Amino acid sequence: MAKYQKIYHELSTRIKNGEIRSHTYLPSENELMKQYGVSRDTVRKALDLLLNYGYIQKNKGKGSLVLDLNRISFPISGITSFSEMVKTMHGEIKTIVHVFYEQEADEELKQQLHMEKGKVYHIERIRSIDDEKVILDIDYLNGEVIKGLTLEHAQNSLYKYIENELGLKISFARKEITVEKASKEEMELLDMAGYDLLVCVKSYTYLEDATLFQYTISKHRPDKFRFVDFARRMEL
Amino acid sequence: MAKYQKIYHELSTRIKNGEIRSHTYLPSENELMKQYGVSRDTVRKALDLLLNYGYIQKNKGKGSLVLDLNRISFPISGITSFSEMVKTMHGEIKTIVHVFYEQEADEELKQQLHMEKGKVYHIERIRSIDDEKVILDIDYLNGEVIKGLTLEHAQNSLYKYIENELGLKISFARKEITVEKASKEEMELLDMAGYDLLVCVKSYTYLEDATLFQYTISKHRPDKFRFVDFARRMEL
DNA sequence: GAGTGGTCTAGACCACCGC
DNA sequence: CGGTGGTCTAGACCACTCA
Repeated sequence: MAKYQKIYHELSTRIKNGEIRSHTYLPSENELMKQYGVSRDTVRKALDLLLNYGYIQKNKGKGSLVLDLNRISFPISGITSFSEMVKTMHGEIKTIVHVFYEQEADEELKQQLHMEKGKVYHIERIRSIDDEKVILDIDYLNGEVIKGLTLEHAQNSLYKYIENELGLKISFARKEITVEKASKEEMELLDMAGYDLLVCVKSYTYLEDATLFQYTISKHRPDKFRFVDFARRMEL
Repeated sequence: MAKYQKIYHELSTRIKNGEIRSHTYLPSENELMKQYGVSRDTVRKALDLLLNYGYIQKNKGKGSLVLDLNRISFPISGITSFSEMVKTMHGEIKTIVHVFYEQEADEELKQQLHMEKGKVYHIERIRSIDDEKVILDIDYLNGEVIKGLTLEHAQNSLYKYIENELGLKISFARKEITVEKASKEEMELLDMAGYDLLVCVKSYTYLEDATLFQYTISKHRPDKFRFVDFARRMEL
C-alpha cells in the first residue's frame, strides 16, 4: 500500500473509533509531514481521500475540520451489492438462488451488456431478512469476461469470486434508482406485506479496464429500502 | 479559476460535446503538459477531476480512456435541489409556496439543525410538472445563518439567494432515500394518481465552514422519482 | 525498451484566517 | 504577522503495457 493510503487508513480509522473527535481540527499539513516523515504532497493526498469520503472539511487559513459521522449513519457511499449492504444491517440473512443458467445473449442483453455476441449468465436470487423475502436480485453477467461461474458462487458472493478467484478488479458503477409496480410473479416470489411497488436499483458495473461485465436489477420491498449518500457540491 | 480547473473544464466540455469521442484515449499526461504548457501535477489534477466525475478511466501503461456518458443519462451526481433536477427534465414546472413562516426552533428542529436556540424558517412547496402536483418539498433553514428570507425567494430558488445574494458557499450534503406511506394531508395536497407511497429524500446541507444550515425532506410521487449515481469502488 | 500512469520529494508563491 | 490550506513547478523512481 502506498504511503498516502496508509496515512488515510490510519486517520480514517482513528476518526471512526472516536479517537480523533469530530468538531476538532486535524494537525496541520505541516505538522502531519513531520509526524509521518513524508512530503506535503503525500499528506495532501491522504487528506484528499478523507475529504472525498466525507471525513473532513478543509478551510483555508484554519485547518481540516473533522466532521460528525454519526449525524447520518454509515456507510457514506451507496450500496454496491447485497453482501455489502447487509454488513450495515441487523437480522438473519438468507439467499435463495431462484434462477441460474447460461444463455446466448439476445438482442436486449447484447445492448445492455454492450457485447457483440456470446454467453451470458442469468442469475436471480431472493434475499430474505429474518425469514421475510424482501429483495429480488436479477443479474446478467458477460460470460466472455466472467468464466466458470457456478451455483455455489451465486449462493455466496459473486464479487468475491470475481475479485479473489478470477483476480479481476471492479472499478466503478453507474446506478439508477426508480420505483416500479411489482409484477404478478414478483408479488408471488416475495413477501410483499401489502405493498404493490418495488424500489428498483439498476446498476452497470465495470472492471478496471472499463469493460462492462454486469447488469443488475435489484428490487427491494419499499419499507426495506434505504440509500445513503454523501455529495460535495459539483464545481463548474 | 486555477489552471487545472480550466483544463478540466475544457476537456469535460469537449467530451460532452462529442468532440473527444468515448472509447478513445486522451493524449498522455506528457502530451497534455506540452499542449497546455503546465507541469505534470497540474495535468494530473485536471485528470483527477475527470476521473471523479466519471468522464474517464485511467489504466496503467495505457492511458486515460474516455467513458461513454450516454450509457445512462446525466447528471452523474445525485439530486441536490429541485431547480437542478428540473434542468434535466422536460415539461412545464410550477412552484406553489404552501407554507412559509419563521418560528422558534422546537426540540426536534434544534436537534435536526444542530442548533442551541433561535429562529427557523419553515417552508413547504408543492412542485408541479405539467400541472400535476407530484412533489412536496419541506425545508427547515437555520434562521441565524440564513437571514432575510422572503416568500419571493421561496418562490424562486433558495440556493440562488443563499449563494448569490448572501454570498455563502454550499459545500456538501448528506442524503438519505427511503419510501414511506403518504399521510392523509399529503394525499390531498398532491395528485397521487392512485399511489399511496412517497419517495422521501432527506438531506442535510452544509456550508463551507461545515455549519449545517438546512434540513430538507423532498417527497416524490413514486413514478416521478429517479436518482442517478456514479460511484467508484471504495478502497480499503 | 519506450511510453504510460502511480507515487514521492523539495521548494516556491499565493490567499485566507486569527491575533 | 505567522500559520493555514491552495496551487504550481521540476525532477525522480516505480510498475505496468505493448510491440
